[in-house]
Amino acid sequence: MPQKKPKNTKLTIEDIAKLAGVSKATVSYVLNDKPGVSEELRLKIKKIIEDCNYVPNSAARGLAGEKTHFIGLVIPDVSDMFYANIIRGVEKTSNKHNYLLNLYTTHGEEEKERRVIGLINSSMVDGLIIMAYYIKDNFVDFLKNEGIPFVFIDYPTKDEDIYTVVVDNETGAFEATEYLISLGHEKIAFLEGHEAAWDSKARFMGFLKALTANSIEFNPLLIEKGDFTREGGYKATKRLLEKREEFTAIFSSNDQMAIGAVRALKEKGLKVPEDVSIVGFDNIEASSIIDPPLTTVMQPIYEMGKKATEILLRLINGENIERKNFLLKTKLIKRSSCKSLK
Amino acid sequence: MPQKKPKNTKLTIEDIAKLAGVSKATVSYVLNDKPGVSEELRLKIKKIIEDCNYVPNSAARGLAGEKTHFIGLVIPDVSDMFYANIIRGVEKTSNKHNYLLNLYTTHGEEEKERRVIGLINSSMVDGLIIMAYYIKDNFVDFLKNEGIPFVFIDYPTKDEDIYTVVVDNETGAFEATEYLISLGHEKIAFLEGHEAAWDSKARFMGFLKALTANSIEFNPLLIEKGDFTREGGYKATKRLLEKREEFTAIFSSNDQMAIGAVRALKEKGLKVPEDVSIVGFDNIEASSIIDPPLTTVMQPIYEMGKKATEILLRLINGENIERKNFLLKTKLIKRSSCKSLK
DNA sequence: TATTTTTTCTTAACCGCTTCACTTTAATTA
DNA sequence: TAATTAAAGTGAAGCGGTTAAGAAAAAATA
Repeated sequence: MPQKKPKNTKLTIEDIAKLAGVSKATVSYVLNDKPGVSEELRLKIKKIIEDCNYVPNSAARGLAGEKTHFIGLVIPDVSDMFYANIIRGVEKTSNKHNYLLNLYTTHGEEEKERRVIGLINSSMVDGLIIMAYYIKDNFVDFLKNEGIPFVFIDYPTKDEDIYTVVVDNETGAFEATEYLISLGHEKIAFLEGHEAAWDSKARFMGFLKALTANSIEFNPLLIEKGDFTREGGYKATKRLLEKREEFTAIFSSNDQMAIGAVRALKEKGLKVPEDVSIVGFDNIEASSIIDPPLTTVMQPIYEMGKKATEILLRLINGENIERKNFLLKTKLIKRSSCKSLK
Repeated sequence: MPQKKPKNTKLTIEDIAKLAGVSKATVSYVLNDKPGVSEELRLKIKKIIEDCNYVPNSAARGLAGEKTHFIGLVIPDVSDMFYANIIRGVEKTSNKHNYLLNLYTTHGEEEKERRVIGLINSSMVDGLIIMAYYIKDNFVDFLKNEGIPFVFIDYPTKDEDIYTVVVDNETGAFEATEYLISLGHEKIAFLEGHEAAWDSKARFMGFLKALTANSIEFNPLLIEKGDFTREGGYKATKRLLEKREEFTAIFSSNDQMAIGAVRALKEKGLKVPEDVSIVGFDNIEASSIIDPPLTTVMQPIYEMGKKATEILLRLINGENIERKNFLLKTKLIKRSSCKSLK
């Protein structure tokens, strides 16, 4: 037997109105907590809604111009733990506020971008949270014109006019470096991430500032280029070792590369942390599993999703938020990959 | 300056109709590839739609009864890699077919279940993919009555009337056990998962069948209860060791427990795989990172999402699918946690 | 008490699309 | 060529809400 066809058992606002002996409009006002209904009637209608388990049709709401109670989340991918945690933050927060999620992955493809526009055009979402690498100015302009609230995650822009939630990479790197210094390390190597990555640059800046703040001279020979991959970290570390420039610690601009670095060191017979201390960045799951467990900088990923959602929801509700740029703090996770020289 | 208010630059079917000099109805027929429009006109209208970059409003479509081109995915959580991969499978597949995703997480909460019903009632989705632990019969009944197509993932039911995609846990466990046997192991311990978990049971069945198929006697002393957690695997293994019942291999019903088991063995001075071989189940990321890398059974997680979506999409398009129950094959991933006794 | 104001509730238009029933046009048949 | 049938296109209702404007009832004012 095939699945049954629509039975149209669905409750509409009309039904509720009839049950309460009032007009659709009155029910609608109750539904949206708008004035113009006596407290007594309001309560009565609310009870009926509750009893019948009635849920207003979002499509109709969207059409009629009111809130759909859906927010759209645009994200490159879901299989990456990083994004998965963002989703979780967004999802939990929006759910708490009775909002549902429209997930939208771009996989970095240009084509997908245009479809996001379709999503907006579909009056299916009340607002947008966007996290993507390929964001172009004209896309931002489009959004602005569309009049739909939106907030970007991890999109460092100079545009003072848009809401963003960004991790404070620089301070995170600063603190991690200071930690190494506090352990007595002065000859610290730095593994750069992908060239184009702004977060890699921010981390490098933090690293530099910490050296300067502690009057340690910066040694350009101890910088190696990587690409954020495990393999990249491995190769970078091998090149580093071949230079025969002395160092007692490595600050890798992400965990994947740090893991690669550990392997490269082990291969050369060097022990972590006895011979070389290592600090990573990101606190990916693997960082706690490898041997030794990696000291690293945790990004407040979940909090980013949460914060972005909170901002968006306030925006949707017409609140005015003075601050547009939110910098979220990182946290240093101390494990056993660093040794004190003192 | 606050974000600009709606400019209503949005294109409607009306606009397209005017541009083409036809009625809305005609455009609608073109949009939905329905007959009643001459080929010439159809092409002309399609071109205009293309040129204008017009995207029909899903909310209106949903309301008017046609497809919304959204599918709903109901899932317990997103931060778990397992679910994240399901999402990815669903997302990629639905995207390919021009469908967008409505994500819906339940976190195992009863309350959330009711809201799923709201989602359906909102005519926002054309179909539902559901993965949840707490599925109740009345919920299934509700879905059936609602007339909306749906398919369950990993929900082993006797109900012949609903579409499901399930992993063949039993065969997976069977193959893994046969692998150990082929290596010469006969005294194989089994670490059970959570009591209530049907997949744990299926894996145990597969394990048993493999023993029987190879005329190896089943030793009840070598079974230990766990709960699918790392800690649980650790404790179970310690209990196992205390029995002083000889064994040369462990088949753990999931990777987390297997990782715990490795730790317990190491603590007792036993080496993996020299002294004890271990096979896990799930192929979580950590399984490839630990020392030694774990031989394990990979679940086709991504494929489950993909398969479920393909079925759902066909259902949405009114196709009739004879088969209702889809069993997906696992794959044995051989790494270095098993040693041959021969 | 009559009048004005305020509160409460209703009527009806509208959002953008689909679709049934109908009209017009073109193609067939007699 | 006239009558019949099929094809192509249109008009308008309706999906389930919101909301502006108006009507009715209650409260406040004169």
